[in-house]
Amino acid sequence: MKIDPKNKADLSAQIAKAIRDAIISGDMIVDERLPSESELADQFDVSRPTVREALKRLAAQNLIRTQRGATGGAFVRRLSYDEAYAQHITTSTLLLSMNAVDFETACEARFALERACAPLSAQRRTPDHLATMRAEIHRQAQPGLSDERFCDSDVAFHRALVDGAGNPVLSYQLAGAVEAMQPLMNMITFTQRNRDVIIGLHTRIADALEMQNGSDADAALAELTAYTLTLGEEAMEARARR
Amino acid sequence: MKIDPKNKADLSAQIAKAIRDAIISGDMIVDERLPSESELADQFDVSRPTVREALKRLAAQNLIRTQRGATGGAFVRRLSYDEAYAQHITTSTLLLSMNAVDFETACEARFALERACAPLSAQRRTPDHLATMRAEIHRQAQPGLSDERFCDSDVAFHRALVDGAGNPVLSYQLAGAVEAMQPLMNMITFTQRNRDVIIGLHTRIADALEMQNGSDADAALAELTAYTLTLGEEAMEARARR
DNA sequence: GCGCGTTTAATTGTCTGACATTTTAGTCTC
DNA sequence: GAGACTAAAATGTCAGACAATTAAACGCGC
Repeated sequence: MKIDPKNKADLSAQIAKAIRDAIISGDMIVDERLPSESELADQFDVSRPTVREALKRLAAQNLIRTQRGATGGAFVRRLSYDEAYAQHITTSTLLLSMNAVDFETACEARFALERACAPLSAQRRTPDHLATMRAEIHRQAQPGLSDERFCDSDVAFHRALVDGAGNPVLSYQLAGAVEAMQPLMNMITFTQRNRDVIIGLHTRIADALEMQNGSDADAALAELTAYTLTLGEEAMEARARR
Repeated sequence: MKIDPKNKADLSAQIAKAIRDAIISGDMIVDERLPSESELADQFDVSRPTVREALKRLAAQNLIRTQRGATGGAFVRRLSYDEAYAQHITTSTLLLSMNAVDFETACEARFALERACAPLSAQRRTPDHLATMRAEIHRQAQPGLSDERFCDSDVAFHRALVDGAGNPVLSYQLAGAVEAMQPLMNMITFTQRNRDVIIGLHTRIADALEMQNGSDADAALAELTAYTLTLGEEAMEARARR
């Protein structure tokens, strides 16, 4: 765990990188205690505030946790599933919104991945998943529902579909694709006619999963893909005209 | 952008959260300059080092960049595709390694997602992608190749497959699933017989993509999934016996 | 010897003040 | 008017100090 003493720029970044590498490479195991801030300051030959800034960088990435008191210090942290999930969504959302990925690309990716889950979900979905999907379909049919709430419910429906596959890694990876699309979906105005079509397809998907019919679920998802793409195009055109 | 003055704990974390929310919600746009550290310190009524720690947290997440000098300061940063890609791989790898996801789950997720790319890749793969795949197949057949290098080549082959779909969002999401599996794959000892089978399937996949035959590529991927699962099981058993 | 309260030491969290470094903008001179 | 110089503003770093927190060590009575 060394740093380049000649390069005076970004000392705290260098220190953070050195420690991060030690953690990622497995040199430091979960719950292992890092040296105290003063010790690190001595090791790297910098001041304590500089070490602190480095540690904050690692804390921001959920790589370490700190604890005050006599037996306190910085500890290598086990990255929890929920944190990784949240982090993935944040990163994906920022990537899509800041890099202006076009709707078509994001939509294609999302549905391609979802269709990968459909056969597994048809096999393994529990009654819980089906109940969630039915509940969300019901919510989507409520009159006077705002576009934003409709999108929320749409995401919840699809999350249930994905979770139905019973594979947390799949759910984790999909979260980025599904949730990150929400800002893009929110630009669409859903007419009652649009909603009816979507709700119809959602119902077909839920029915197919209940019957454990993977290929029918896949077909309905394919239709939903095409329909969502059409809606997206219209919204983009309307936006361009404005 | 306010913080709770009563809660004295984790001031820097609170400040970081306040600023992060402002960025994510879109209140601050790309390249917008944040107030200077002294100004932020006044605003939040804390000292400059505390503000600095908060800014370091944001810098660690690639949300801001800082620039020294008269017109310097902290600026909202455009998250680049490459950074998001790298970040996603890091998070996914840590999640898989630290949470001891079993091989079967990770493998299933990886190949399910890859199969989602196959039809698109069959349509759109360029000669470049095909050339990369052929080159990696050739590399995999080289005698005396270490297991680790074989895995590297395997990942490169599959990355070419995924990239062939021509959808950066898809490539981004898949990266987490494919690359993060590498540590798990590295626990497998590939005999010559194993390699021959895998190379055969890779060749079938490359052939299918070259012929733009998506369903054949899918079928080969399905076989590869099953075969990899078998190898993984054997490796896990060998590991357990040891 | 044992249980309980107290002290004490170690560690992080924060503050104050200072200086170094970097970059730009303005100013002054020729 | 062009170029060199200077000043200012901002981040980067440092030193030292104190507060807050926590757990272990200690001492005391029983």
